Amino acid sequence: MVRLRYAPSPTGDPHLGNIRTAIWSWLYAKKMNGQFIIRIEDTDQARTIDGATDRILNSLSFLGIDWDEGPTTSGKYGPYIQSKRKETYVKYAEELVQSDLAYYAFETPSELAAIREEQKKQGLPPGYDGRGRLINKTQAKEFLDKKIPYVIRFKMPQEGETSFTDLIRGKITVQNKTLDDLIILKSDGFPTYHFAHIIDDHLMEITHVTRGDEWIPSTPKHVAIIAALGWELPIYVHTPIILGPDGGKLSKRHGARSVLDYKEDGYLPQAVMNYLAMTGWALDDKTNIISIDELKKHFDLHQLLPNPATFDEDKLNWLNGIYMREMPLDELANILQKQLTKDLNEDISLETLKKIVPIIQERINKINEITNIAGFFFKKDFQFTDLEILHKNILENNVEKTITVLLSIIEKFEKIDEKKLITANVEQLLRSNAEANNIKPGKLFMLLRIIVTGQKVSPPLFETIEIVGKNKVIQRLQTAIQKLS
RNA sequence: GCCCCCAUCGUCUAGGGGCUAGGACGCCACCCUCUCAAGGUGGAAACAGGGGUUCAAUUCCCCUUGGGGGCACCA
Repeated sequence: MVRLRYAPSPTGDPHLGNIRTAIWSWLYAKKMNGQFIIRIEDTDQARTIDGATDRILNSLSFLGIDWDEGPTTSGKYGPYIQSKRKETYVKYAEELVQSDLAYYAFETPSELAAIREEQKKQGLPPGYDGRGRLINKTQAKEFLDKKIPYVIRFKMPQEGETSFTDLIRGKITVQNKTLDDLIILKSDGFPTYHFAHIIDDHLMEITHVTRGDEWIPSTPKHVAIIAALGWELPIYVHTPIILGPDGGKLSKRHGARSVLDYKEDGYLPQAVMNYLAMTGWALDDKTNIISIDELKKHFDLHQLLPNPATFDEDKLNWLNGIYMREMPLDELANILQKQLTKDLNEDISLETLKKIVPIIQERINKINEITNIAGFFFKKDFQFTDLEILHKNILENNVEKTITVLLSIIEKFEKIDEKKLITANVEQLLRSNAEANNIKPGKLFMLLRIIVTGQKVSPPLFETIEIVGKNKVIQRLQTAIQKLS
């Protein structure tokens, strides 16, 4: 059975590239009827942020990703938080020292910095020069007894080459002489990422190591350590990064960045999942829209593309709009009600909203656009925020005539029964009014649109008038006349 | 500096030794139309360059160029 894991560090919110790897891993586990595990990699206590784990888990939940084992779940391979597994790493590190595959080293960070400085000056690649290998066991024991801080370094092979297979790139080979003796246990007793993930992935029986492709250069070191431990290599899947529109790293500069930001910005989880799953992977030559169920059926790690992709917000927006339009009216109404309540701080009638949804569904791409599109339906203290557009759109540039026409419309509206003020009647009434006054219907509609909605862009006018209702419409017409006088 | 990875329309991609190089987003035009959308129809738009291999290369190999990443007691 395949077992894949998502192993984030609790140092911040997951961003798109990072979560895409999680999505792919999860989808593949689902497809293969395998298991998906969450492991928190918090071996750097200094960088660990309070609450980050919760936010990571929330990001996953938002997308509908579940897990078989993880920090909030029990499982026979736990604990799933690395800081709770310290002794395990120490044990394996000490064993490697015992078998002479690793050694204690006593350089201080500043000494190491000096070594690198010197190498840089000489145009050499920076890296540990292996001087700790020269310290014999007795000396080492002496230092240890004196409580001199130490790290444990792994003895990298110095000759030959190391190869491994990356699932989406094939065989990758490096010369061992480019590998230096890396630290596996830090002086604070915590393991480094390089060591901890190897131990955990083995103990947790992870079959596919999925991670960002920035790890490719250090994978040969991991391979060497795994060989020293006598363990089997996992299948490596190094996923490319997602670039910002400027070709650089995706960052705050490019708008929302973390998954939670996208949630906040009104994106639907299906859309984010669809977009992310299909950037770097394609089902065939024509599929652009795909459900989560279909993804679970068809997604395959073997088809991943090796090249980095550029984030395309337009396409995400388009996809989100597709899903917004596909959503059942009631479901959409519920979601929009929450957004409006939050934005307007008013009681939003679900009944009214259900009438509005059909006429705005094709006009909305993101949940949080609803307030701009339809907020005017609910604002109690309706004002013309922009008097200028009212003045600019009066009929035939003639205030008096405009007022006369508006008064005649008020008169007609007043005579009509509220129940009869429905779309078809409103349209008929307004069209004949325009004809009677010899004005272009379009001009009249635009003026009324501004008066009723306060906006130049709005949902269809007649439906809008019906939903806003007789009294409010008349009120707004009167306000407009006042403002024009 | 050394090492590694990547390269099809602006973007996401399909394809792969012989194709009019396909789809989608975005863009443009037209249709629909009370604004804006949505929808429909059509259009412009790509195999980075140079060498090989081959009857044939965009596809395979090499180099160049360009882009990205790594070389921490961070992950």
